[in-house]
Amino acid sequence: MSGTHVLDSLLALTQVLQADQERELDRRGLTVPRTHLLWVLFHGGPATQVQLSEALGVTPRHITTLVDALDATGLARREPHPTDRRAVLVHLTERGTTLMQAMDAEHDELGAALVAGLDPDTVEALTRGLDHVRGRLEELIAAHERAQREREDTA
Amino acid sequence: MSGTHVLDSLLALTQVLQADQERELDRRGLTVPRTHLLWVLFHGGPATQVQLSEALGVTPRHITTLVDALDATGLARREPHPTDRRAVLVHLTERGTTLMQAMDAEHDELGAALVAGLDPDTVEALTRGLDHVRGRLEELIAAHERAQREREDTA
DNA sequence: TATTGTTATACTCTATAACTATA
DNA sequence: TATAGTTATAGAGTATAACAATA
Repeated sequence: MSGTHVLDSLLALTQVLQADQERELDRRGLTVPRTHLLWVLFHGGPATQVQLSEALGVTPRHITTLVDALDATGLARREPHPTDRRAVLVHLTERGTTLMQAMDAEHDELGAALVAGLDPDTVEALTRGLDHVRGRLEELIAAHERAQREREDTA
Repeated sequence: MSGTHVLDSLLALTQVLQADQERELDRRGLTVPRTHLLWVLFHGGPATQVQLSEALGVTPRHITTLVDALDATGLARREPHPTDRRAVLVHLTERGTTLMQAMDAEHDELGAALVAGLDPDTVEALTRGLDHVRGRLEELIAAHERAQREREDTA
């Protein structure tokens, strides 16, 4: 039963965290997928749309739409690929870079603020607990998928 | 710096948890908002659409769409409100009830499986840590909103 | 006059399929 | 022939505004 308590605490926290994130993005006129794309460019440098589609796990078609929106708001731009005339390189504008730097800083501040008032040992234990739970979840998912595949092979 | 680690562990876990949830819902032909609506009916009993819109935090118009979809898949139905002829009461069908019972059981199983291998003290500490972090986050949000309002009042 | 739900319209996320230009 | 990106189309989440029926 205490297992359910951990999961419920986790889901409750997740929900608050997400609502906060959406508010912050909204304030800046951003959406989650658009920000994710900006983040990939910020940490990985200019990329083709196919590369972006792999990084975000969405279709190339959807990347077209996302880049269109980021271009319209002046956060990213397409430029011709230097060697492949079919492709484009998407890169952050100066405004896009500044924005991502600000968001990165906010992320660090939030991380620090969330554990204020906890002693280092507790923080350490919390991180380890979370990683343990994530490991367990990934194992469960893998086992689940294996079972699924075997069922399909039998049928 | 270790604050950021907690936040990052948390976000990583959140992402895996969410991906898993979406896969499970997809397997059953459900979506997150529709499931949320079913959950509200399961735990709160029949409700008018206005009540549902308050519970889910979406517009009454959107509830119309969600209930249409759940009606089409036989999970919920509209019935006339006994005393208010403007309103309808949305209720789960038998299939909807059975589905929610199954999902509730799966939730409990998952909660137990996630902490398998951790000793009770660690589980206890983890729950307390998560609740502490959520409390901190809610304080931060409240303070942020207070500051926002003051800024608006000044302007 | 206020409330319940719906029609009309629009934006965003997301997908598949068909197509163009280039490799 | 395969790959990069776009046009066309569609379903789902979400919103606002205008409107009907009823309170």
